[in-house]
Amino acid sequence: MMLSKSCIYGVQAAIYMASLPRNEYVSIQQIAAKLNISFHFLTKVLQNLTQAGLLISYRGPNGGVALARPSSQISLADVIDAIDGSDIFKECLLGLPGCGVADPCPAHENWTSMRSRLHHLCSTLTLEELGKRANQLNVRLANSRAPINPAKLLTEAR
Amino acid sequence: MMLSKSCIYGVQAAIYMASLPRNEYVSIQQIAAKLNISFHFLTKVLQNLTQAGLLISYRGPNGGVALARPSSQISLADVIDAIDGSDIFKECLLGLPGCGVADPCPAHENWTSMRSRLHHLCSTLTLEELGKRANQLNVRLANSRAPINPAKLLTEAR
DNA sequence: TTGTATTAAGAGTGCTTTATCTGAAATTAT
DNA sequence: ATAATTTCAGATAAAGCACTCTTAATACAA
Ligand code: SF4
Ligand code: SF4
Repeated sequence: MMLSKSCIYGVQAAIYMASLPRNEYVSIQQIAAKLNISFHFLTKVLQNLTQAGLLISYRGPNGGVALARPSSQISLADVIDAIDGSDIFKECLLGLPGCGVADPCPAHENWTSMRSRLHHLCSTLTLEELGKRANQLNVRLANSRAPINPAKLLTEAR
Repeated sequence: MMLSKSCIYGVQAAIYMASLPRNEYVSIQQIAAKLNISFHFLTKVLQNLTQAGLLISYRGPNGGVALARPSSQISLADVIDAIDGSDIFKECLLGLPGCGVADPCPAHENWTSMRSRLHHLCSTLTLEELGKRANQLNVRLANSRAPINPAKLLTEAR
């Protein structure tokens, strides 16, 4: 898998928060329930994001986490970076240490061009945009199936 | 890491074999020594490749493994597929199961275009080409530094 | 002040991957 | 035959990752 499980959960949670109408504190418990993720595990993942300054947190009743900046100013790459690190964008296809132009391996050219494209994509994809799309119909965010749509259920039942 | 360690070793070994002047049996021990990989582990990895029909093997003295087809007819994707499976080319960025157009998640469009580009790259990159490039100077293949070049050593010693 | 809700921090468990090791089977050379 | 060389197959050990659980710290509300 490209991204670690932790990272995937973090991205999902970030998108979920960005998809909400207003940016206010949401309890991790609620996010975990919505996304079908273990609460304890998600807690640990989101701690990374708050420590990276992407989220702000507030303890106590009515507390939770919220985006530290407007969703238009947080990129997908920011979130990935905070959890998995930026290795994906720097790393070699063949996983060799010390990749560089000075000492390349055979696939270097092809891979670096690919890699920079990926980096550009993730850097320009903002949570705002992802959140918007998540709000559209038929768009899935969590691991489990989306909440059942009764109408769809009827047509598919047969 | 994008590819598993096993897969990286397999790719390295495949490129090494393709870089040889003629396609004849090479002992795994020799490959492992060249690439600085544990012999026993590489053995297990290459077994996958022979079982997938990419290599042919021969036991006994002067035996070893060799490319089953001309290097121009084996793609990087073939090797990856045989060891890690084709998940990388099918898998979602967010690692959700059952990815498809019918039930996409927010990053779908961006990611699938990226992914197909990757697939195309790996499918068209042949071992022949990789082997050729590996034969050029200053091109690294193994994990460790390349075999020491005495001349270079002198200039760098100081 | 007391109780409750919430994140923070970190220890602990189980599973998957990575790596090592041992013995067996096949093939050649002497 | 016998010995040497090599892949094949499977058991075992070590390491890393994903996940769980427990306890503490913080803030609000009654
Ligand atoms: S091909 Fe390029 S990115 Fe890959 S290991 Fe070689 S130098 Fe690094
Ligand atoms: S974005 Fe596309 S590839 Fe990724 S999980 Fe969603 S449907 Fe699958």
